[in-house]
Amino acid sequence: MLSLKKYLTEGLLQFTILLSLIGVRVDVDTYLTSQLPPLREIILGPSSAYTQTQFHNLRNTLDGYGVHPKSIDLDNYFTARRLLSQVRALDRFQVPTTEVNAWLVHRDPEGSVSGSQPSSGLTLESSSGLQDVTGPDNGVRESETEQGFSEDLEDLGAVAPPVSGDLTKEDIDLGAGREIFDYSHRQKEQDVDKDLQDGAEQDDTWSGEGAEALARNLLVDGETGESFPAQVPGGEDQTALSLEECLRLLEATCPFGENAEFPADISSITEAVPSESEPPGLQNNLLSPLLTGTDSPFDLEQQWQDLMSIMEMQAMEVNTSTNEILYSAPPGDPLSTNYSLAPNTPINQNVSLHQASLGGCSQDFSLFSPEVESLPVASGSTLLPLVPSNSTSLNSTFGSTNLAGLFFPPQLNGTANDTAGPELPDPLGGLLDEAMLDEISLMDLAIEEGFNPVQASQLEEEFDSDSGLSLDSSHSPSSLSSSEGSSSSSSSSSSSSSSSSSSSSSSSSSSSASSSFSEEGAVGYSSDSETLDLEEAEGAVGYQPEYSKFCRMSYQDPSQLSCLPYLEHVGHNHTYNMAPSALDSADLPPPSALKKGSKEKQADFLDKQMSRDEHRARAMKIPFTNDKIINLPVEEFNELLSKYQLSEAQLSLIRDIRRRGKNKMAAQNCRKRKLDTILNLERDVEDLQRDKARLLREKVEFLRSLRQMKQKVQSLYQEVFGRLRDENGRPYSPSQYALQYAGDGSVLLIPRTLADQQARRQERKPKDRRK
DNA sequence: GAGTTGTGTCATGAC
DNA sequence: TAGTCATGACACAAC
Repeated sequence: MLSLKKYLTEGLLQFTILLSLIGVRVDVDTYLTSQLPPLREIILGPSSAYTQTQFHNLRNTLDGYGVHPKSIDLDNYFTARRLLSQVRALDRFQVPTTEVNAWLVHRDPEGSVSGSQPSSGLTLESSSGLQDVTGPDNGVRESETEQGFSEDLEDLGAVAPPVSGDLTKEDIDLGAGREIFDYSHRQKEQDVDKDLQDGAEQDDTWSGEGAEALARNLLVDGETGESFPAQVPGGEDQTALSLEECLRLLEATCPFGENAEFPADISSITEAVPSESEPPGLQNNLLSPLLTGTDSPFDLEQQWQDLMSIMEMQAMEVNTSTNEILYSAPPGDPLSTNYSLAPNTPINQNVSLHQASLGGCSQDFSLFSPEVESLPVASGSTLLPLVPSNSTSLNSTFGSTNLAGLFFPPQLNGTANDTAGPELPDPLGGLLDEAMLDEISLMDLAIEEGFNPVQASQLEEEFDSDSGLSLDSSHSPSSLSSSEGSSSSSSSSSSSSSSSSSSSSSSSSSSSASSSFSEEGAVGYSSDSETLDLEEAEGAVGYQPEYSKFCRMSYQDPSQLSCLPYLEHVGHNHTYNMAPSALDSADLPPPSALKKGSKEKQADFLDKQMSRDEHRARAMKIPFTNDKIINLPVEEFNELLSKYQLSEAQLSLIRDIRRRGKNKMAAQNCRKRKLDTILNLERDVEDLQRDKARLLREKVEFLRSLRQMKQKVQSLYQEVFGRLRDENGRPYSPSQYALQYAGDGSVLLIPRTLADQQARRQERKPKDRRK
């Protein structure tokens, strides 16, 4: 007894650790709670005995978390539990977050976890059916017949193919219980399941109606319906888990697709079952794009390792390069969210502590497309469909897929007495290759094109920086207009965007200019800090494009510059990268110098700063300022012209000044817009590159999860197939038989030759579609 | 002295 | 149709 306890406890722990390592959630509580009195008794001591369990007894206990108190087959039990757990994990498309999961195994006081388990377990009773197919001459099984197959079976009262009904001679005893094929029986069990699911106490699993139904099952011959005293004809296989049992486990524990409709057709699932006689190429065809075909595990593993290495490199790059930036960024920084990596933290070091609770199979989404093409079974084939009464089956999740091809790497496939089959091309190989290429390209992009989170963040900082180009307009139109408006209003070179404002500003500036300057060519500003008291003699020219240019481009505070006409000598502003303070100190001459200057010097200075048009206007004795000429509205401008008797030359010059002035401002605006466009495009490119990197990471994670699922499915196939027994209790040879997953959700054991034919047929379909 | 950059100007088309 | 705006192209000056 002590050794048994040790066996159980150690086994549980190892099993739990193993499952946790492969990402399967498991609740050890279920082994210890009252759901499982026998085990508890075993562990705790009293009344159980370790006797070899008859298979059909065990079968009905697995799903209900029950083992008969006096017939506990621990191996089968744990095997079934493992299958159950793995299957439950299958319907979760887990995107591995590369976490280190620490499982806290504890006893759930409320049994909340186990509350979901009896339901799933009990659904086993109504889940699957089995049909024997051995010969190639049993006709085509159509979807209609498949759908009504359970009824047919019920009518027949025995296992028989829906069409031929003559399989009794060739039936393969898979250990399938008759209840599998008995629709009404399954209905009853389903009712029991529903009752139990609706909140029935789990402890009553074995004592309630369901238990009675199960007991009835045990007394009926699986194939003929003949009653027998709970003794399986093939009694030597008592320790073996039947195909039916496994498939019921599969179906019952994977509620995905409960509402799913089965595709009408069957797709072979047998391709990848190792076949000694088949050439490698023949087995690849029926595999779905997702799960078909398996590379040699080494190749796949190698690809995966390569891919992961690339990802790690990328992660390292991100980590190392973004330490300073990403984590100095304020919360909400898009970069921080995009590259949510802790400094110096590898991607896969998130540690989470999970409660070891076994959730139900309610899962997130189904991996596989439900639309699967029908694959009519070749005429004459005899099938052994395992027809579930409900639609919850692997098929709803995996589609019509060649389970063998998907599940079995040739090396892994297998029962002991079969050699490995040919290697199959891994459908993931292409994806992996593509992902790898994408990753590589991403790396290249990061290296060559500066696609780098660091640079991106730096660029964003540049965008936000005041030290760069005069990008006041690069962020928002509001900022643009505000800065521009301030500069233009202060500079009397108003923006062309608002004629009214420009008109007012020009009039005010011109008035100030006319009041402040006495000499021609004076700029249109008034400054209290200066002693300029120039009288406007012949009509000062108030247009100061240079000044407006400077104010716009220097990105300085307009309030500081609006009264500094002497800065107009800065014809080109090449100080974009200089801080405003530097600009102030560098460009502003000492005020004392101005005060020292005489009026003449100042006049010369201002004269030098006049534009060509201003000189021309002064030479032509134009009686009003260029500012007015340029910025007045057409009506006011014409009105102004009418007030003066102007020669044709003067009028022509005025019109040219106006045209050039407007064009000049238009050119400035145009350039500014162009620059803004370029900057915005650059920012968009950065955003897109970040999105691309994120999507690539997600893709890799999905592929990783897919691979894990594939491995689990492979192992499940191996488990199921390896436990199939014929009427003599001998295992089936993978070289002769294969499991095929039908479109209606049933699982068939078919001859390999037939599976190969279907594989070829299905291989042609995608090609035809492409054509 | 050549290249770069900012600016002004012209020509042109669109509205 | 004239006025205005946008923009490409060119010239020029400053760096």
